[in-house]
Amino acid sequence: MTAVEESSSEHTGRPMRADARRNYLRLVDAARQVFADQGGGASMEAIAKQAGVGVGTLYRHFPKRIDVVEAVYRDDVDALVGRADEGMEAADPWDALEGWLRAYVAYARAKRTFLNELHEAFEKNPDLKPASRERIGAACNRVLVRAQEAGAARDDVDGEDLMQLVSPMCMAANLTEDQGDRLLLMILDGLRPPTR
Amino acid sequence: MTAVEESSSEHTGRPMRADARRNYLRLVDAARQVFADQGGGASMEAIAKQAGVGVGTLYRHFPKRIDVVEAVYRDDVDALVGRADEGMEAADPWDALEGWLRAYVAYARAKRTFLNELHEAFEKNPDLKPASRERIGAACNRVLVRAQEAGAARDDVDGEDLMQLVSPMCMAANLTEDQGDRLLLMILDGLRPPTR
DNA sequence: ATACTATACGGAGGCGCCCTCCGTTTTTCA
DNA sequence: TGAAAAACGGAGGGCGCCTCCGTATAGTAT
Repeated sequence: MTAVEESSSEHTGRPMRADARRNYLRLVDAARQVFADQGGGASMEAIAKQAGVGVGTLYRHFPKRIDVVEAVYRDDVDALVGRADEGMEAADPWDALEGWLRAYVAYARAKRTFLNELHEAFEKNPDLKPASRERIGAACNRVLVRAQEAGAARDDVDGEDLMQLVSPMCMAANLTEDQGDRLLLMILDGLRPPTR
Repeated sequence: MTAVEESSSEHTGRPMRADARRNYLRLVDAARQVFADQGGGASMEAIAKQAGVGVGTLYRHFPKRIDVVEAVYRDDVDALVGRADEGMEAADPWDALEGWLRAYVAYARAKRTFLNELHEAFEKNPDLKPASRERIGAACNRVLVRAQEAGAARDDVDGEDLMQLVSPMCMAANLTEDQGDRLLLMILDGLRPPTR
């Protein structure tokens, strides 16, 4: 259940008007794009412009700058968790696992472009970080267990282990894009069942 | 050798003029004070005012806001390391150790008031953090070894161990002042040589 | 002691950014 | 279809970073 899917106003419980809902979605996408292009310091004006709305509209949906950051982050986490669930219906469990881990690396890379701002959001809302970590860990576990049950992945690691390995790798300050990709390939090879 | 003690202009190598030197020191102290009072988001104007100088003077010494943050941090680290060296001449090795650890806790508390800004400084200047950690670790070790040689401290831990214990404790987001003090007392008791 | 120069000071003001306010527009519903 | 409710847009207030340049002062040569 994501923030928008509720589609209800803060206090009334009434559904959002269609234009408001459309603009909300546009704004979150615009913000993600602008943060990726210009970094976490991008201006509110730039985000509104990218979304094709006025700043007033932006501030109607997100009263403070930090609220935009939080919304983008929540949406990223939702997408990542959602991707795991899609993967559960995919034909090949191993491909699903590989695909999800690639998605995780992309997610982590995007996060790094506005890490400072995110840090503030975590400070303001202490539950946000652990709750997200928990959801992501569980998603990872679902995909991994399915691959393990199909005999496609070694079964002496669990989702927590895997996140413990991949997450810090992605966060390292000096990780290049190529390096991340190569390390992921190595991790994937290590994840296959040992041939003996 | 601290930044000011060189007392020389960036390129000329000539010594700083007396008023410039005086204002530099005032500005660093003022910035530390203002960050402590108002948090890391304090304005440049507030810092200049606290130092009793114009903003122009502030910017002459520190071209960018981040340079002020870095200067305060460097000064804090210098003071902390300097305190260790003073402790080496103190009468009682245990008191020196205890005093230094208290100074470390105070240093860490001060750091937390402008952690976000400091994080940026570390990003901009990747050597700063490891170099400082190294200096502080070495200082800790000097004080600790002296206490150990005097038989005042248990000798199955080293300076690195101690920092590894105290540093994360201080950084924890929800540490209260009292809690920090109580935990330090406990650590100090644990540091005494085991009675057997 | 004095005059001269290099250096430093101060603060008004430019610019950009966050956010508010309110007149205008759009959606919703009877 | 018409009126009320909801949302939109963007000008502008206020603040914060930083620049610029006229003024003041420390250092130096005579």
